[in-house]
Amino acid sequence: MHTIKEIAEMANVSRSTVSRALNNSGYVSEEARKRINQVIEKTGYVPSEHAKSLRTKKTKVIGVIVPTIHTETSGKIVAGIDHELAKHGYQILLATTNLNRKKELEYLDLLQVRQVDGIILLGTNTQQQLVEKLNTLSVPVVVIGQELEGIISVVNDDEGAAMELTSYLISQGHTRIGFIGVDETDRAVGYMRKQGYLKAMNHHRLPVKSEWMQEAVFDIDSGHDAMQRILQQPNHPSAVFAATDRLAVGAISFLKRADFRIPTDIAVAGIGASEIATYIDPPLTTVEYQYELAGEHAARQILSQASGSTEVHEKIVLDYRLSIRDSV
Amino acid sequence: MHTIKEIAEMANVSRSTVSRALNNSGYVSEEARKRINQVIEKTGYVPSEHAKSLRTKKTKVIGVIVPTIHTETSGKIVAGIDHELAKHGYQILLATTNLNRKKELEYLDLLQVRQVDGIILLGTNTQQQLVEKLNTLSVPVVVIGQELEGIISVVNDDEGAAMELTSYLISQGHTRIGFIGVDETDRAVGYMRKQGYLKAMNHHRLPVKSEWMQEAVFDIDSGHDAMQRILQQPNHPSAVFAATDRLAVGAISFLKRADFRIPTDIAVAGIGASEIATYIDPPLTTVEYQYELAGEHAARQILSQASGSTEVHEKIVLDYRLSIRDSV
DNA sequence: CTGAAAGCGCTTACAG
DNA sequence: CTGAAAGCGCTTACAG
Repeated sequence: MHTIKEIAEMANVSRSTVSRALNNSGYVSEEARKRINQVIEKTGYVPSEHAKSLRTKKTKVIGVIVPTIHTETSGKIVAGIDHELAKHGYQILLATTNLNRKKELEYLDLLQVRQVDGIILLGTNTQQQLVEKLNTLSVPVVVIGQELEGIISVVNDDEGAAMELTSYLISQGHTRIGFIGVDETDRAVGYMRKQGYLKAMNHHRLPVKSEWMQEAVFDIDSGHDAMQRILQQPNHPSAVFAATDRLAVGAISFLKRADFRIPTDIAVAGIGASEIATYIDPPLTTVEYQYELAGEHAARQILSQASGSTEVHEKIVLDYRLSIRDSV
Repeated sequence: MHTIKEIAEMANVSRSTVSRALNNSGYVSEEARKRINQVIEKTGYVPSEHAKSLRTKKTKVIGVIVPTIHTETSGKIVAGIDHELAKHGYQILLATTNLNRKKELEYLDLLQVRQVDGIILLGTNTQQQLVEKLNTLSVPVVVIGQELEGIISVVNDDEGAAMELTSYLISQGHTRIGFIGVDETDRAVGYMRKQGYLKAMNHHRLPVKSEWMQEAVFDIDSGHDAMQRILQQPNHPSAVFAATDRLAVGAISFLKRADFRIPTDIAVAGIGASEIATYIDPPLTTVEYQYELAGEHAARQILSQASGSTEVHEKIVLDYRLSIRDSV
């Protein structure tokens, strides 16, 4: 690894001149520039990012905090972020919380210490402590998936999507509709989607039975078990709306095991348009969210904040699209 | 953001002493330590990682280069890496090549410039230029998925897995077996898996017809199209081995669309044990690879190299397990 | 157009 | 046990 000092000596100029040539700032004579470029070419010199960061306070790195990295949703969002950042020469420093809220806070500190130029958080909750911390951060922050007070966010219209999907089930003649949801501290997925379901049911004056509503966690097995609990009730719904595709996949797998026909005996719908939902039998009726786009939007917001632009949206709400397949 | 100088002044000691207290290196009197800790507590001071890195040449960051981030395989591997690194306070700096080989080389430089303590590359090819570059790198490198000369690697036994799977198809009475593979410049997936297939066929003295072997790219649609091409032949195989699960999923989707029964009319098998393979109808017979473990191993190798340990394995070959389901 | 000098925020021999 | 000083590799006014 060469340093700017060595390059300067080899090119017979000062470090200042090399620096100016490197950054195209200030004047550098053609001759000097030529010699410098030759030396750089020959040595393969690249300036140290750390030294640069120390001086300029810029790192061209964006911290990204996700609950998990191996799920389809996170994967798509991170891909979207990366795609947009790469265009501008930025990179991602990754932090995975494994859904541990304490880690979420810790990583926020750690990323700040590493002087990232911005932080994108894939939000899983709206705990007060998080909101406060986020608001005190000195680097730009964008949250994806949750609306947090005072924080720039990119969100899905969870309530709208859930309402529309539930209304679709109703339009197909279902009146007894069950619900598999998640913990409401995840406001977007847990609370808003449930609200959408409840609103649609109320709007159509349909009964909502608490036995038909089960809470699960974010995995396929949990959807399986929730479906089982719903069917243990004496009379069961003719359709079930699961808050996520993975939950719906679990529900379907239980139904098939228990020899229910889908959708004849029980219809199932989810949200997320995961790949697995496309290939499961029967293909799942779901709502398509634009995760990659969410990541791109978030990256753009961070970038414009980092460059001091005022063109920042307080909140971006993404479009969704009902994807009707054979499970309903 | 406070600096060490400010902390030193507030605690009435020198920067040196603060630094020693921070790093538990050298002597610091109890009194001094107490005052320093109080100040740190009060101010929430955290030392700048950049300044530190500039001095120590350590960053506690590992660069990870992947072809894509949103696929299940990459996701699991990165999760495994992250899991192991997090234990030791390291973080991942992510670089996605989108299968662009030029970017692979560029990112290698970029990560080195960013002074990462090590680089993990999820290998997709064995081009000479890459091997050479890797060998000249001054930071520790581990490659996952491909065996490269002179480079520490964590690999699957691709040939063995393919042989075993093909032999299983044969044991089920199949003699006309087709193959859907990928470009052989991906030596592990393209070449080794094909070799395993060919060896098993030869070993059982079964004919291999070139019309039954199709090349695809890494996605579901491509598997779909390859299956279609295979069936355009006058007489077709009774089983098809696809080099990856996603290819197999595509093949199945074509077969279903064309009203073939699986496995009665045609059996299908893949490699990878992807989640989608579990839930597709019929569930796919496949080979289970341990992607998360691969990531963990790679991280451990990088960490021990970075800490100058000599306990480094030149090559780790992971175990696999045949996962027999209903598609054969 | 160019270079000397200061400074970014740390750590680490070294001298005391 | 402690502090002054040098140095890591850059950039950026400033003076010429």
